[in-house]
Amino acid sequence: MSNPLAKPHSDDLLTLPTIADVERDVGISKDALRVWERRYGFPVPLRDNNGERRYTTDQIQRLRLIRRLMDSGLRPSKLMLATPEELEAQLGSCSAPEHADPAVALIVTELFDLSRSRQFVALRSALSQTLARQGLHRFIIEIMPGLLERVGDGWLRAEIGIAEEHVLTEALQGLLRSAIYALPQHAVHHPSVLLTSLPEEDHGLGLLMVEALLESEHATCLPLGLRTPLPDIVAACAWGQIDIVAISISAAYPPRRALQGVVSLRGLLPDTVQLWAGGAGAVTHAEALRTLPNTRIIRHIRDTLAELSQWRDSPPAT
Amino acid sequence: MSNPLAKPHSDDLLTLPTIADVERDVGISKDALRVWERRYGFPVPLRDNNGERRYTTDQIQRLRLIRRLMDSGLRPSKLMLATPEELEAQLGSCSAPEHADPAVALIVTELFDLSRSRQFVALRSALSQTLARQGLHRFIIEIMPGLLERVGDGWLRAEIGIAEEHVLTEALQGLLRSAIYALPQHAVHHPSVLLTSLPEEDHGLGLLMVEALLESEHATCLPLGLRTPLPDIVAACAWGQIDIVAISISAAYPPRRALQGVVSLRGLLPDTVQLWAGGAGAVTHAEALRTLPNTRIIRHIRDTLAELSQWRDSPPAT
DNA sequence: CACATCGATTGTCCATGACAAATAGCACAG
DNA sequence: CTGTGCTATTTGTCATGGACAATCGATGTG
Repeated sequence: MSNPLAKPHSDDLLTLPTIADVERDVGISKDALRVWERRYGFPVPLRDNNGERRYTTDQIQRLRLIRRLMDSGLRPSKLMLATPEELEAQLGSCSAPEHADPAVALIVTELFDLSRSRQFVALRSALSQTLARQGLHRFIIEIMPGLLERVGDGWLRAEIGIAEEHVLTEALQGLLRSAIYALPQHAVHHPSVLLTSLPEEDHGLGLLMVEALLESEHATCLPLGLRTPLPDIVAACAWGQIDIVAISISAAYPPRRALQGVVSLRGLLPDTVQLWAGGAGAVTHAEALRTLPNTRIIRHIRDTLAELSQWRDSPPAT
Repeated sequence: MSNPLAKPHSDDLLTLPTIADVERDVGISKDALRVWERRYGFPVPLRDNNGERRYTTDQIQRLRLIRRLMDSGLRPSKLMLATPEELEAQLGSCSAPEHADPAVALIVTELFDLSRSRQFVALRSALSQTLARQGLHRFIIEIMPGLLERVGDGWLRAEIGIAEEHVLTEALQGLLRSAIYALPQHAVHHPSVLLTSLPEEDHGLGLLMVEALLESEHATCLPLGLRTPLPDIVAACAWGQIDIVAISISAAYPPRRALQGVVSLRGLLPDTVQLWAGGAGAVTHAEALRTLPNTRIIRHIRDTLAELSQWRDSPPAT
């Protein structure tokens, strides 16, 4: 409705995000933003009275899209020159298909809307209720992936901000931790699984989901927190009687480092310890990792249980 | 033992941290590091074969000290020109006094040593055991502050890395969340307290401690996660029947913004809602905030319970 | 088909200059 | 002496533009 040719008032300019804001919110470094502008001519932000970059909502939107597509492996040069329509098309082709189960879709939509409209109290109780009604397995395997994907999409389309995403993540974490704690303790608790992420990897929700699933199946979990140096992981295996090491790698993790990290880790671990790699960053390298001995790629959170059964059916000779 | 005049081999050089590493580990921006070097002549790092900055262990150590002292309000210009001895002296004068209770000190030392030596499994069970033995109140009010301070000191002296600190934080969070969940539910649950931090503030452990204390005293808590925009806090009060808003402000939070944030928030909140500000960043401004109506500064986590009693003794007329 | 080679791509680093926000120091009124 | 307002200094971030190493992708060879 607004005239795209009209220059914004200077008041408007000052409310627009600076380069530091974009770095934080979209996750692209200041250096990269400046060099893209120089090389590809996008994004060319407005300038405030002080000569500093001010990015428009449209540019941010497109940057988010680009960021997302780069995470899924596309090269910047292609993306930078593409029109918004082409970007959308790319997104459609790489995005996961709509969820098959309409009941799940409905629940996901409800939960997402509560996040978006910041009805956090209602959100919390809805989450608890959903967990109770659907059961832990279904909640983790069906609802949560759908919800997280929906949130990712919502972020992309600027329907939801980082603040809302943060609250949702917090709520989910709390819920899962409570659920884990509330699980009945059993005498049998094999295998014992060490859970962590590689250095410089900060996304921990996936690990928590795996932990909850495993604990519910009476495995013993040892969550080491995030960003564990490789030697520490190996050391932990030694004194911890660890059977399996599970690593979470997000899409944003540099692919090269991911591959390298998993291969080195496999080299350092004893042969008797099985290595599981999960998360979008691991799936990308599924082919390359297939040849590693005693290593499994968890393509989807739901495969966790299958892998667990498989391990139990044929445990390694010790 | 090693000759301080000997130049390091180029192999050694490549293992030293780059400017990006220092930015991440110490928390000082690349721009700031370069401008300090230019202006104050510290730190002047080595250069690798590629001409890029490589910081020595000593420099990092001193930078951590400087960072810490700056957090407690000292000016960079003074710190940059001071000798290491002078820095240490400054630290001694601003650091909190040793803990009075030797039993607590002993426990803290034990837990810290487990963190430092990366015996994470033992750490976890020691934490649970300590909580069970000491009780929730004593654990949160005595043990945790001592332990967190010890870890801060340990980081400063490079006895402990960010990875270890991360694991400890994770463990404490999990423990507190479990403890909160395990608390018996009571029918009486007043007041209801909204907990969060200001935008761009990321330290959430203090909030969790407050939440646990309050829940244990049958208050109702609504943790909003971190970095909540002020309008959202106000909105949440409206539909949440909130009696008290509790804000956590860490030492690293820019003092100016902290003061401004609390004052604006007080202005936006209804008079019937009490405002609590806690954390090192709030204590700094205790004087300035004293004049605000219906606002309390939580100087130490232990004051939480006293404030709660006080609120209950004289609830505001509604 | 596996593997080495060679441009093209791409993010980070460097140096330096500039400036606005934050802070300290100081003068002055009550 | 206390509070208040004004300069002067301090200090972190931003801008520009050049350079380069790591990575990618394609092409050629055993």
